[in-house]
Amino acid sequence: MAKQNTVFKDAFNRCLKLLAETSSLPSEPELGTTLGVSRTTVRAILTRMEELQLLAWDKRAKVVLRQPKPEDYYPAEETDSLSDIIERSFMRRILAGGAEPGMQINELELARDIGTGTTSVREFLIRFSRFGLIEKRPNSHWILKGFTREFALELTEVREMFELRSAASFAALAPDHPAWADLDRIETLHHEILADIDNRYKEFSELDERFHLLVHTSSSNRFIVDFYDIITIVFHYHYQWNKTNARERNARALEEHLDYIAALRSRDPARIETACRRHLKSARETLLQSIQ
Amino acid sequence: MAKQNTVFKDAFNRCLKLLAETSSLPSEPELGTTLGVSRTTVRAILTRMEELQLLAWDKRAKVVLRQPKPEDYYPAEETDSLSDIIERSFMRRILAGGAEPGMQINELELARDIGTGTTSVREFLIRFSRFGLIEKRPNSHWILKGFTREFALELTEVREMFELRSAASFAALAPDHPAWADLDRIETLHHEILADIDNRYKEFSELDERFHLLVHTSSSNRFIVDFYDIITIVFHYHYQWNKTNARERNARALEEHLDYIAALRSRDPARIETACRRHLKSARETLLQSIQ
DNA sequence: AAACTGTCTATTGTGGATAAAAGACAAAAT
DNA sequence: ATTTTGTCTTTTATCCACAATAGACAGTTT
Repeated sequence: MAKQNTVFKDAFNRCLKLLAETSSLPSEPELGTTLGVSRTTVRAILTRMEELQLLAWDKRAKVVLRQPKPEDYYPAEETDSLSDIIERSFMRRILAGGAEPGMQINELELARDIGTGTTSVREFLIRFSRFGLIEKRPNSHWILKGFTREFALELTEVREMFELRSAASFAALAPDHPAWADLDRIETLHHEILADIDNRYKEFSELDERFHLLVHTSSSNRFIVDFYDIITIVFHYHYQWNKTNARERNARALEEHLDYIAALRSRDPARIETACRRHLKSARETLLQSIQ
Repeated sequence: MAKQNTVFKDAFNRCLKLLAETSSLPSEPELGTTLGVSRTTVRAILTRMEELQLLAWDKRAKVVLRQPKPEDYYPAEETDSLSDIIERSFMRRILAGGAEPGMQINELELARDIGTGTTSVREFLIRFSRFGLIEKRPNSHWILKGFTREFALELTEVREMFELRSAASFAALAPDHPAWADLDRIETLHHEILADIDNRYKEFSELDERFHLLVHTSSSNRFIVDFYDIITIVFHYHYQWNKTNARERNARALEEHLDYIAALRSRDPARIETACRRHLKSARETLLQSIQ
């Protein structure tokens, strides 16, 4: 098959949710904007909804006939984009299956394993190579450099440089800059999670990403912001396989964040630097502990 | 055609030069190591040399029959790898052809223009995207973000952070570290070029890259070293299209380098920082001047 | 007049095919 | 006992084909 229609399936599922809330759907261009897809895909969705007797569709009239049932949705496995599937599969392989540094990575084998074509695997590897975990030998295989202690140290060294600089520039943002409002919302969430930490500590990972990305974004430097992708992916998979003391670690990090946020609000450079350094230091330690 | 045999042609040309200097060629594995290709390619080269009556080849005996003539070589255009061709072609397009920021980049059109398949163009764009000059809209085109003033400022901001840090760590290298010997050689070249600046100022660009890469490498941080690729490509193409006052600019930069090198030797952090900052500042100004 | 729909075209994403290049292994030579 | 060669298999680099998706334009509706 040439291309999976995952964009269609995912948008269809999201459109079902919209449909559940109204008696008629808006115009095709409007739906396209809402769902983030082209009109071609919108029309495919409407056609499918008609087939399923969910909708009576005639030109502008899009009347909802019945509520969607669970079986109307496409299964979640079919809505993942191929690159996500390859990423997950690859990460599992290199993290789970004893990823010896120096190991060779074989495009063909990986493709067979995942059940996909080589082109997609190749493109994934090229994209992934910017994370510094693999390296290409031209006309030959890729080398896994491994998720080693050195990797973590190099990563955190740059992270710390970038985040200190970003935090400093955050303090210089105009008082009416929208980032301050974002910061408020993020702070509120911190308090909410801390208040019910036993049940909600798992929400930390996502909040952590959101907070640090906000800080990095204030640097207005694409290289700094882009670098945060590496942090994100590393921590994302790191949280998935290192769950020891997650509750305690997350509670502590939340407290550190609150201190860091207060420092940002104070706009006092010295205080910001202290709070930022303290938090980054403990983040680094957490990461390092999970490695050896 | 599935794959151009540029590896073979390029290695063949290089092997002709080796052949010109001896009466017999070494073993296949040894040749492979020297030329940086596999035995398969070495054997293809030897076969071709036999056809051209350059060599009498029987197992271990590889007797040179005659000196290579100019027409024995493959033309230079045929030895460039496809990715180099695409890179040059792309850079010419976006630098020469009024590269408006926000312009769309079309894979198919680019491929037709260069006379190649879409896959190779796509892979090039993915690799190139890490330089922050283009950005992908999934399921749609690429956007050219343009070689703008902002780009240059963001690039130099990170460069300065990285280079200051690398320079500081350079001073901490053990006295017997090979980098010091490299530094000696680089310094000597500086003096040689300065002594004959009117004729040799064009050699600066390459020497500049070599010097800064050496400094960056001492950081032992893959992210810092990899980032230098961006600097390299930007300055490489920048030097090609901005040649005003090249002699003066290069002479000044060479002097600054010498000062910077002396500072590194002194191992005095304050002096290093001063020299490094001064040079980076003038490099930034040169780059910015070429933009608007 | 502005927004929407019908229809058509162009481009992207992905699998498959194939030549080039790498590389494995046993037999042969030093 | 290495190193080299002969032979064969595997993998990479690249083109091509085709479905999915985006997008353009004219005609239609409000």
